[in-house]
Parts: sequence; structure tokens; C-alpha cells
Amino acid sequence: MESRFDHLKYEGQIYKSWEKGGCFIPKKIVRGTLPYSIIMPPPNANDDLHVGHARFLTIQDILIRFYRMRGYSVLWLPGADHAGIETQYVFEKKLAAEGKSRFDYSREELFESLMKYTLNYKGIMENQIRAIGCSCDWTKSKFTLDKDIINIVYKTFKKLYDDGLVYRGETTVNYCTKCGTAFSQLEVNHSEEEGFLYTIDYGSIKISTTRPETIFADSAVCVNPKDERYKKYVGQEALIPIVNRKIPIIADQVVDIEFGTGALKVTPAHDFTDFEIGRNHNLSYISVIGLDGRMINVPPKYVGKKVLSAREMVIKDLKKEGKLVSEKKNTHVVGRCYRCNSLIEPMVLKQWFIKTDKLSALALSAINQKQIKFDIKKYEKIAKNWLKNLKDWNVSRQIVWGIQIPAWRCNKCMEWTITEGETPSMCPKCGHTELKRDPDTFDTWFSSGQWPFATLLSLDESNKKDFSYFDYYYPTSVMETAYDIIPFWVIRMIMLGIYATGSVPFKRILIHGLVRDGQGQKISKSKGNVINPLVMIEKYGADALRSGLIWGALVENDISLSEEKIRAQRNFANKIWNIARYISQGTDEVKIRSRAPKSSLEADVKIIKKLKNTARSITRLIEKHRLNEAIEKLYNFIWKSFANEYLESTKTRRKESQKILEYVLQESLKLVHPFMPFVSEAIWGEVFGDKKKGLLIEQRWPVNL
RNA sequence: GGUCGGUUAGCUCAGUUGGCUAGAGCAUUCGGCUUACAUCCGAAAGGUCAUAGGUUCGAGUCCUAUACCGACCACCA
Repeated sequence: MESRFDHLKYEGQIYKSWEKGGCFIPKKIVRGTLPYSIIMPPPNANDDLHVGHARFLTIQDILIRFYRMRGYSVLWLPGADHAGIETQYVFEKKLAAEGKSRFDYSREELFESLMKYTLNYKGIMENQIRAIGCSCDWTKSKFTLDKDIINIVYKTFKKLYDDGLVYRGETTVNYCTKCGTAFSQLEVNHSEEEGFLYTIDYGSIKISTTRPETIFADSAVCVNPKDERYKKYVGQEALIPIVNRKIPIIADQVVDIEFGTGALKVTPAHDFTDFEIGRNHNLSYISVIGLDGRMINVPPKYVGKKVLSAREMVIKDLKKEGKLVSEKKNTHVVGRCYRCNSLIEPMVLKQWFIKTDKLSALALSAINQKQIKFDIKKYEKIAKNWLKNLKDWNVSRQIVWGIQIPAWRCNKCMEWTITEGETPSMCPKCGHTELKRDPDTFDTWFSSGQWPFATLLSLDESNKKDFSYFDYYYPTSVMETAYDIIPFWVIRMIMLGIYATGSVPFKRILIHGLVRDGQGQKISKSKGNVINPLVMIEKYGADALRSGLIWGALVENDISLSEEKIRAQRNFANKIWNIARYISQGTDEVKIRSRAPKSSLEADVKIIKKLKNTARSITRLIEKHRLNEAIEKLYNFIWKSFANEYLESTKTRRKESQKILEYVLQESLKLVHPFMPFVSEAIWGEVFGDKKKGLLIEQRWPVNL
């Protein structure tokens, strides 16, 4: 053995021998073997892995290796996410760099290019998962656009439709004119920005607005019923300048008396609040902004102008007419697209909605009845809070890259037909044979919300034998994911899982915190504090990165990661290596022992006892998902108790203690393995190596020593 | 405005149902190339656990209030 552990020499080759040896594939299930399963949250196949991925992959791999060594039938199912809008956004950026845009391609061409792009990244990403050392079963890997997955998603949508939980609604959506799609409320970033508040003369009343270009879309002027200044005007009419159209003056308590003039122009087509007012007062609405962000249904001179230039024109014209009363600086909150940062336009569109009240009730009761247990109470609170306040879910997205909604509309009777994916030959309502498919695709969270059962069911479809993966592994043991996607993903998996299968999708939920830099700051490209996991693996080894990602902070909390921390863990790996090196130098052949060698020497008895206690408490800690404590115990035992105390004490009586040293090393390596799989396997190979004895990954976890 | 957190050594964090003479890693200081490892060994220094009250034989740990920091959500035309 060399004096230092050379991770570059061992990691690649060890991983290959694991994968080739089928070590990640669940063993044949014998009677009484307990299942342990985790469905890997599929990383987006559009970029390199970042440290956040590395953290959750590490956490899951520790659990997986631990339970595998304990004799469970372990399934860790990997996957890749097509990541709809995100991928299309990244891809379009690439097109733009080549001087092209999505409009240069047909739907089919665009889809095909995106597929090629994504599958390429999927391969890259999978190799990065391998580099981290993840022992997932690659033979069962799933992609969110696999045909069998899509079929299951269609079935669920049809079932929802048949049960009356899907409707086509007209409502205000957050529309990004640049991305060309609507977003859910969760996909919009709000920011405070400087702008102007204009006061405009509407005849008998003056109103305040930040968006004068939408005056053409006004349906009413609204005041607060308690506002003494305006009581007398309610029921009368106001006059929109420039076009001189009359609109009613109404009263509603949503109006803030203090703000502006206390009178609000109601524009149902382009504002969320106004849409509600319009609905409550039975107002009609007029759209004046098209999906391309240009003006429509307005006097000819404004048609085709972009929103901001139309605003300037309107202000100019108002001034000319003397209708602009004032213009004040004003900070207000605007919505911006979370992908491209363009201004979000509220628009009224027809979209597919899923009614969420029944689904969220199912999820809530499953949580309350402890069919699903959150490890961490605060995250249970967050999930429940979301479930209680959920609004109906808009699942339509106007992008190509995704699962196209299986909805067809009859050209004659205009009725919709939903299928499980097959194209209807004629309209079931009127018999007409010309139908047009909705070009929209599903929100990615709608399909990934079905991921736990969709993956397992699809395994059974391609493997219709005597064994059902779904029956055996569902509900899965643990769902392990980040807290920032509780509302997007976790609660939707629970809702859709229970709805589609009648059973919760997983029994336990472990939510992990985010990775921050060494100073606890959020990692971002603009701050320049990005830590590249692949560079760290190259430099210090995968084991060092893995340990650094769980050392010193609870799994559920954010963790600060610095290069110093990773280096410290590299040193730990090297320490273990050198303990083994010392021990292997004391003999020609090391045997694997099934129990501790007998000795009555006090120091020997003490170290064996400590080993037992350490193994016991680490077992308990991993079961409780307290990984930071587990690795700290391990670190302390190996470095302090084993190396510095015991091993040092044996230097004067080398021969007598050799067997004990070998045994403690042997058992320690098993304890190390889930955390640092490469160095432990490398040592196992060097010290205990023998084809007959197998790999460390296949050894049994130390229990009842 | 709503929800959920945090405040413990210079830094980053642990501290499970209250018993701590408050711990770890990194950083610091001093001394060591001792033939496994200088990616090391030995030793040391460093905290009135945000503040104020309360419960208790006993509080970093429970309760109340205050201050500051943070995350997510909503949002005034």
C-alpha cells in the first residue's frame, strides 16, 4: 500500500466492479426479506450536477448502502427529468446564441432537437451520479418522457377527468410573453420596482393607475363603499379618456381608500384583483394585450405596439387632452418570469385545471393519520399549511417540451374529448371526424407528482413475470428531497399517489436543507461562490465530498460547505487508509473473522467493547437519519479511540495484538462504507482482498457483535 | 400581511424526553519529520449558550415578552 490514498487510482475502477458485479440490483427476494426502497428525485437532464444534487445523492446513498448491508432487499431507482420549461429555456438560449429561435422550427422538429439535447445531458448527468458513488440500480433507470411513464400520466388525467376533477377554466394566468407560456403562481418571482403612479381624469372621478395603457380594457371604476368622498357617484358613469367610452362606477371593499385617489379602474383581463372584481360584479372583459405582448383591440394607432411604448403613447395623448392629472414616482411590486426575468402579464386564458380540494383532503388525512411520517415537524407544518391553502391547479403549459395533454376538441360542436392518449377517430358528442388536439403540455409537476408509482408500475409493464415491483416496493420506504420543493412536488406526490393507487406513495419523508458556501451564504453564479462537486471529487475524492456534505449540520438544516471542510474529510479518508497500511504491514495474510479474537488484555477488551458500542449507536443514528451524528461518532472512534489510543498502545506488543487490530479494522471498514464507499472498498481490496470473500459492499453490517 | 425557522467558542455548526464541569471540525498558539499517516502526533487557549422575566431541586434545553437575522408565500390598482 502506498503512503497516501490515491482516490484517482481507485474510484473509477471500484465503481465499475460494483456495477458490473450487479451489486446495485436488488437480490432475489426470499421469503421474509424486507423491502427498502427509495425513488431518486430525478435530476434535471439539462445541466451538470451541482452540490445540492451531490448532497441528496449522498444522503440517499448512505441509507441505501446501510440497509443493503443489513440484508434488506434494496431498490434505489434512478431517473432523469425532462424539466419542461427549464430545459426549453436553456435550449432556447442556446438557439439564440446561434442566431435562431424556436419559431424557426415546427413543433416536431423542436421536440426532436430537445429530446436529443436532453438525452445527451442525461448521459452526462448519469456519469456524474456515478462519480459521487451512488449505488442505484441503473438497469431500472427511468426518464420522465418514457412511453410507459407517459401512458400512466395519461391514465391519471383521464381518471381525474372522469371523476369530475378536471375542468377547463377561464381565469387570469401569469403569462410570460417571451417564454410564450403561462406559469403557475409558484413560478413567478415578485420584486419591488420603481415606477410611476398616474392619476387620470375619468370625468366625474379621478383614478390612479400604474398601467395607463390598459385603460382601453376598463370595464368599470371601483371605489370603496365606505368612502364618503365617492358615495354619491356609485351607480353613475365615468368616461374613459381618448376613446370616450362610458363605464359604470361600482363599489367593492377590496379598494383601499388610502391608496392614490381611492378610485380604481377595473381591468378584468389584465389584473388578478380586477378579474375577481369583474367576476363578482358581472363585468365583461376586453383583452388589449396579445400573447406576443403587443396591443390588440385598441384604437388603430396603438395596435401592434409593445406594452411599454403603448404606455408612453397613451400618456402623451392623455397630456394632450389634459386628462393626466398627475404623475408620481411609486414603488410597486411586479411579477417576473422565474426563467427569463421578463415582466409577467396577467392574461385571461382558457386552461386545464385540476380541482384540488378533494385531493388535498386525502393528503391531509393521510398525514394526520401518520400513514406518512415526516421526520421533521417543521416540514410537516409547511406541507399541511400548503395543503390547506391550495388553489385549483392550472396544469396547462404552452410549451412543446413536455407531455402533450391528451385533449381533443371537435371542430364542429367545439366539445372536448379526453382520452388515455389515443387519438379519437371521431367526436363522441356529435360524431364529427375532425378534431384538433390541444397543443399544450402538462406542467412537469403534474407528471413528476406521479413519479413514485409511475416508475414502479412501468417496471412491471416491461417485466410481466411472477414478481411485481409495485406490490413489493410500494409505498416506498423514504422520500428524501429538498424543502424548497415541498409545495411543488412533495404534496402533489402525496395527493396524486393516494388518488391513483389508493395508498400513500411513501412511508417516511426526510427533507434535507440546502448547501451554502463556507460563510453560510446562498450559492449563486453571480456571487461567484459556486462549489463544483466534480472539481472537488477530482481534487479530494468522492468520499471527502460526501462526508463534507453531511458533516457538521443536521440533514434537515442548510449546510455550509467549504473547501477546507472537504479537505478535512479527505484527511480522514487518508487516516483510515494509513491505519490499514500499518496493520497490513504487520502480517502476510489477513483473515476475515466472524467474531472478535479472544483476549484478556485490558486494552484489547476495551477497544472491542468500544467498537460494539460505536456500531450500535451508529446503527441507531442512521435509522433515525441523524447522519451528522453518526459520522462524527465514527470519526471519533476511528481516529481517537482506534488509531491514537489503541493502535499506539500496541506498538510495544505488536505481535500479540495483530489479530485484534485486523478485526477492529475489518468491522470499522463496514461502518465506514456507507459514508465513504470508495476508500473503504479500496482498503478492503488491499487488505482483505480475495475473490472468494467478495466486495465490502456485499458484507453484512456489524450487528450483535 | 401570512406561515415556518434561527440567535451556543474567531468561523461553520452539534447539543435526542431539562441533570453540562457546554462539544466537534476548521482557524489560532506552543512543542515535535516518533520507521502507518506532516493529508501527521502531543499540548494549549478560546463561550455570563441574543436580552428580560417565569416554571423547576436543577434550563442552552420548557413558557412569555422583546430585539435582531433568515426562508417561503401573498401583495395596493
